[in-house]
Amino acid sequence: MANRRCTVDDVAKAARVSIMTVSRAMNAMPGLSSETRKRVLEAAERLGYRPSRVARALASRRSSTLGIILPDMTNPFFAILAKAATDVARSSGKSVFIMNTDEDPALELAAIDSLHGEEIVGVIVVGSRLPDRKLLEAVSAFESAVLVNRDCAGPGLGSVNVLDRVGAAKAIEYLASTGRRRIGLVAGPVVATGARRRIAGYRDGLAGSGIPFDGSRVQRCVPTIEGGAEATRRLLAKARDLDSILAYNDLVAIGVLRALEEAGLSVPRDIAVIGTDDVPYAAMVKPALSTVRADIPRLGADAMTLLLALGGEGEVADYPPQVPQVVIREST
Amino acid sequence: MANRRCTVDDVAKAARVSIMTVSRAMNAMPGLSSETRKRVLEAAERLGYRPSRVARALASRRSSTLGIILPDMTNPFFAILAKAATDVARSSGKSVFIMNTDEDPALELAAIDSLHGEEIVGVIVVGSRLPDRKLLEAVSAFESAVLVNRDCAGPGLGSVNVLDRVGAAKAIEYLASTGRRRIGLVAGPVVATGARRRIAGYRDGLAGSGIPFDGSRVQRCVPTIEGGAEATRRLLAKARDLDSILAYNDLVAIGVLRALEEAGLSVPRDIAVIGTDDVPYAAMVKPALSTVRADIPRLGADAMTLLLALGGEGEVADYPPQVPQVVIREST
DNA sequence: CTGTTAGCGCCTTCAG
DNA sequence: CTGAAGGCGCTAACAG
Repeated sequence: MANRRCTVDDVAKAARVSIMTVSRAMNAMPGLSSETRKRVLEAAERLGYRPSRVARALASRRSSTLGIILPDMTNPFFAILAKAATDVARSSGKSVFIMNTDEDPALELAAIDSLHGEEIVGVIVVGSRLPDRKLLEAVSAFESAVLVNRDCAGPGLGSVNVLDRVGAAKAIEYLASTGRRRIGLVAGPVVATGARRRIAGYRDGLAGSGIPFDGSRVQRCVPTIEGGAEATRRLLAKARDLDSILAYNDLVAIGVLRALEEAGLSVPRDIAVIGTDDVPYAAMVKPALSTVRADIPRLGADAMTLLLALGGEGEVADYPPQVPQVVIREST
Repeated sequence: MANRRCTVDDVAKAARVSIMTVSRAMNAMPGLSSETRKRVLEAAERLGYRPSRVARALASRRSSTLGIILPDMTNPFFAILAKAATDVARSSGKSVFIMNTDEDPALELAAIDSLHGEEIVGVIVVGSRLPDRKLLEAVSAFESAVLVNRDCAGPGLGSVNVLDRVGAAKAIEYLASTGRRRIGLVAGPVVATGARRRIAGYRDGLAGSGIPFDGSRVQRCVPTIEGGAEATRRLLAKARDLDSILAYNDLVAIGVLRALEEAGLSVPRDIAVIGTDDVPYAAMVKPALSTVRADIPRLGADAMTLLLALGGEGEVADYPPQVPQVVIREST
């Protein structure tokens, strides 16, 4: 259905200038009489000229496309983050590839790899499931990169974080303050930094409340609703006496709620539940989920702003990690 | 942080062949002794060569990247659809740009436009908010395109649909069968084809149940949780006697639920509510949402398969529109 | 079976 | 202020 696209040459001919002049006009470069510039722009407009980003990227060796790699765009946390990030990118005239890894390290590596072929200048990796060495190696081929929620640094490598450890500790301390002592943790996938942080925060909170740590109260899980439900069933089997549960994220917490209901347990009477992130649905389930809130859009916007800055667009500022806040609703 | 990338020339030198041979080997083209092919592939592997998709796109005048344009990736319906579509694309070695339009026709046009510059071959437009003429014009510049949930056709233009009108009619008839007669509709954004289809289905259902149509029971809305809540408040103000509501989608339905709760109305006792789509959260809210289910992943996969087929990869099959099914839960 | 010659559409470098 | 040459990394079309 398409017909031949219009190129610089066409515009140059129409405006009776050289292609160089067209290029300069299109890129708003200095050194052009405003008269010629206007003539060129008009010709371009008239012909419906759209510069080929592909050719531009090849010739200038710097594309204007970026990448975001995330475990699962179907998870509202990642969707909201990615949207905020792409909004920032768009206002800088960049396009972005969003790639899902399905929580699979091999796919993650493949995704990063495939981005190399795109002549991409920068990439944001959210919640990487790769071991440090592999991640750093994969990411080092880009001009710039930003890691979200991942503790590892490198040259030209930015990072943006939520203090999940602090958040988890706060949640545990809150639970303890309401008299809960037998607190379980549905921890998420242990390959995720976020899971390790929450486990650490869980122990911090326990210690701070004078409650001994008991490994049988911790259960890893796939970070989905179903994963949360399943982990809860298993947790209930090995630790029957729990009076509360902290969940890896809100999706998992919803799964916890479901499993508890199936088991005939009442929330929060029998067991209190607290999630993490505060996605929009957290407030809508019954009982409304107490949770540890992070500012997800800001996280995404910060990540992209940093990436752009590392790529030379704007000042490289410091983005202090977010301190999550406990939000109390009905589930605790 | 990046160092110079390895090109065909490097591989050619290392394998002691011409760059053409490298190209042929990398693209698995016929006409190469398996011996040279092996040698080239090994050299490429050893050097960590990754072909530049950009250069390839420019030289061959057909990129391997596609686009998906959707109103809001933060809406689970679109997120799930896009994920399914990108999964299909990935298994064909394509990358995809996902662009949000924020429900804004102007942004939608800009998004489609910006895709032109990417030398993109095909695009999927989901739930376009553009008038037919503009949409067709914008989309006609691509080699192939697929419209999801949009009634308009053109040469080389595919489409994949859910029979929203039938779904809405089914919902109304179900409601009527349970004795509800004063049925409201929170209709969504009227610029969306989906909204018009649901209004038509609403009237069909009313007619089929012998209930007269009453315009004051229909309220348009922004298709978000908040939009649904707000529309419901307005609807309640002008039609106080409603005994049930059909919502544009599940997000809107959740908003309806919230507004009803605020108004002190009990669901389903005072008012029954039924959503549309059956996103994962529909079953998790309280009361669990009855809804009109569509197979969202299939919709996305079909759209991408069709797009690929239109682009010459595989047979162009027919994707019959989906007939949605009413799922009864607690809200009716 | 393999190599050579031309570009793809644009930007960079250097001349005018 | 403007233009002419050259090349980005790859593939198409021919040769050999």
